[in-house]
Amino acid sequence: MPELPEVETIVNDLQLELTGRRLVELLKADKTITGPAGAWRRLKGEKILRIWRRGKQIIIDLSGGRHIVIHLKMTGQLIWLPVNRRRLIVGGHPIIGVGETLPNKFTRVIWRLTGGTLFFNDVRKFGWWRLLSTAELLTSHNLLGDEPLTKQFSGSVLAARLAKKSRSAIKSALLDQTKVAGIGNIYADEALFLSKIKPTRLVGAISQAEWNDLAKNIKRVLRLSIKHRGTSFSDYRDAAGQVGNFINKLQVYGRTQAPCRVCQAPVKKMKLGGRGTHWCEICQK
DNA sequence: TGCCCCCTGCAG
DNA sequence: CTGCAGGGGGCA
Repeated sequence: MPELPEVETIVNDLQLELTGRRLVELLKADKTITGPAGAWRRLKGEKILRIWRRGKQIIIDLSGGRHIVIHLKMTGQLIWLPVNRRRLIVGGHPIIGVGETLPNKFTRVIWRLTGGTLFFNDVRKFGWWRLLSTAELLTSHNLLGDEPLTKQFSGSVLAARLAKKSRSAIKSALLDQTKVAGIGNIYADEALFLSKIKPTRLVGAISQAEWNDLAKNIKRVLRLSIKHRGTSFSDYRDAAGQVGNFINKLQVYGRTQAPCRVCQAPVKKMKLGGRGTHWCEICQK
């Protein structure tokens, strides 16, 4: 589900909506919440200082000094419902389901805050919430790779990061969160298409010019998707429950057999490292 | 590095 | 009914 652009969209919205609010009561929690439930309940009264992102993880900084870390995995949704709004309808458009209210049968965690309620829905239950100290947060984040939207991220940085994976397929290497954090199955396929590189190409067979191009296209596709509020293939919704609009802009992902937007040849699909992989065999070499 | 698995729903 | 799904941990 959510990759960097989708997580970024949620985080940007929540940063505006939730900063300064206080945790009032943990109304529902299941195994999604790791560690002792008592520790979570005792967070009541703490203030939300900031909401940000590292890779695909969402971090909520609390006034007590600890951090709620959330991973949406494949089907997680983090939705904020202000107290004055009861249904997920914005601008007349129903979102998750037609005129649906929250909680629904997939709601795993509910936090009542000042001014509204934060819901975590997750069909497949892969997502998790962790409560970490600052030291623990730093340790876990040190295991993650570079942030692709930083100024420092470049072709040479990318090449250096992936140097030890010279015998891996480039697509699989891009999905390794310990090298670059935030790229998932959609944007790996999209960035490789834009760079005219076949997903199965070995890392060791990529030229410096191609690394530069690839780094540039990774940034380009992630930024463009953020601008369109992410890709809603099935479950992804933003913090207001709305779909993202980038799906129409996808070049290859989910377009199996559809004409390549550049050369009209049918988009191909294969399995690579267990993941569905889309590419154009004419454009990508 | 590559499979299996976590879990549920839905398309074919 | 089988296979597949924006992720990624654990195991050989």
